[in-house]
Amino acid sequence: MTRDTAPDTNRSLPIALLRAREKVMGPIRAMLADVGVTEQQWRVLRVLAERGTLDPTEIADRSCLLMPSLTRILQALTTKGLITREAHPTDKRRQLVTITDAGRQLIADNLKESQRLNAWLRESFGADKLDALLDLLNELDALERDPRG
Amino acid sequence: MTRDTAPDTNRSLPIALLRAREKVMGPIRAMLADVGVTEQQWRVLRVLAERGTLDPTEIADRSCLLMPSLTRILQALTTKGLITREAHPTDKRRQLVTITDAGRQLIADNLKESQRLNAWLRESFGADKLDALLDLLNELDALERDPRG
DNA sequence: AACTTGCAATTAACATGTTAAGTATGCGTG
DNA sequence: CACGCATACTTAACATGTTAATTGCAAGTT
Repeated sequence: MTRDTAPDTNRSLPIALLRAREKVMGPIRAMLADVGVTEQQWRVLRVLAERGTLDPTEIADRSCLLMPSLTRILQALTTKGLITREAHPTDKRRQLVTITDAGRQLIADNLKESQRLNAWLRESFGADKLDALLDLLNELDALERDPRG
Repeated sequence: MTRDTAPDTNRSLPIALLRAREKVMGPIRAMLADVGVTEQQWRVLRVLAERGTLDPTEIADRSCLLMPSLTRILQALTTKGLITREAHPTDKRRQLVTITDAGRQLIADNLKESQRLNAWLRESFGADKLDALLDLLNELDALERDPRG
C-alpha cells in the first residue's frame, strides 16, 4: 500500500526538525525575551564571548546566520551597546567586532539558566539519546549535497 | 575539563537542528522556487490536497504554521489562484479553504521531483538511520514541556 | 436580553530568512 | 598604472516567525 502522496507529518523530516527545534528553543526564547535579546542575537554574543574579536564573515559562519541577517543583527547589538565595531587595520573591506562589558554581563546573567535548560533536556530526554540524535544530525549535515543526479 | 561556556556548535542541538533542516530543505526550496511557491505555501497546498477542505486553524496545525503566518500565506495562495476561501455555513467566525484545480496541478507537477528528493535522502543517508532520526525527533517533540522546575 | 467569556481570524510591529543587486576595497596581471 | 575579477559587506524586496492587540462572532450565565 505504497501511497502516492506525502508522508505523514510525523514522518516528514523537515517538519519533524521544525517541531523538535521549537521544543528546544521555546524555553530559551522565553528566557532571552526577558532580557531583550533574540535567539540570534544571543548566538552572536556567545560566539564573540567564546572566540574574542571576529570579523562578520566568521561570525556568520559560526553562528549559522546569513550575512544580510547578520548585518541587521550587528546593527541592533551595536545600538544596544553590547558590541563594538572597528575597521580592520589592513583590509578596509572588513570589520572587527568585539563584545562589550555590557555584553559579557548579559551573558553572565543568563548562562546559568541556559545551562539549566540544557541539563533539563539531557535528563529529560536522556543523555544517550541526545548524543545519538546529535550524531545523526551531524552525519546528515555532512552528506554530499547535490541530489540532482 | 568541564568548561563553563557554550557547547561547540556541533554539539548544540538548536544549531544542529538548524543545519540539518537546511540540508534537507535546500533542494526542495530550489525546486519550488522555479514554480513560484515557497516552502510554506507548498506545505499548505499539500495538506489541502491530502485532507480536502479545511478551516485555517486546522491547516495551521497540520502544516506547522502560526496563524498570523497562515493568514498571509492564504492571501498569497488566493491571489495565485491556488486555493479558494468561503464562509463557514454555520459558524461565521470560520472559513473553509479548498485547493483549486490549478493548485492540484501544481502539486502534480512537482510531486515526482519531491519524491525523488525523498528517495535520494533515504538512500544517501540510509533508511535505518533516517528512521532512527525520525523516531528520536518525535520522541523529543513528545517531551513534557515546562522545564521551569 | 445584557454580560461575560471564549474562539477564529486578522492586524500590527518588529526581527529574521532568503535571494538578488549594489558598493567599496583588495589583488593579480598586462 | 589601468583593467578585470574576487571578496566583504550592505541594501533592497519580499516572505515568514513571533508576540501582542484587535475585531467579529459564538455560547453560557444571570
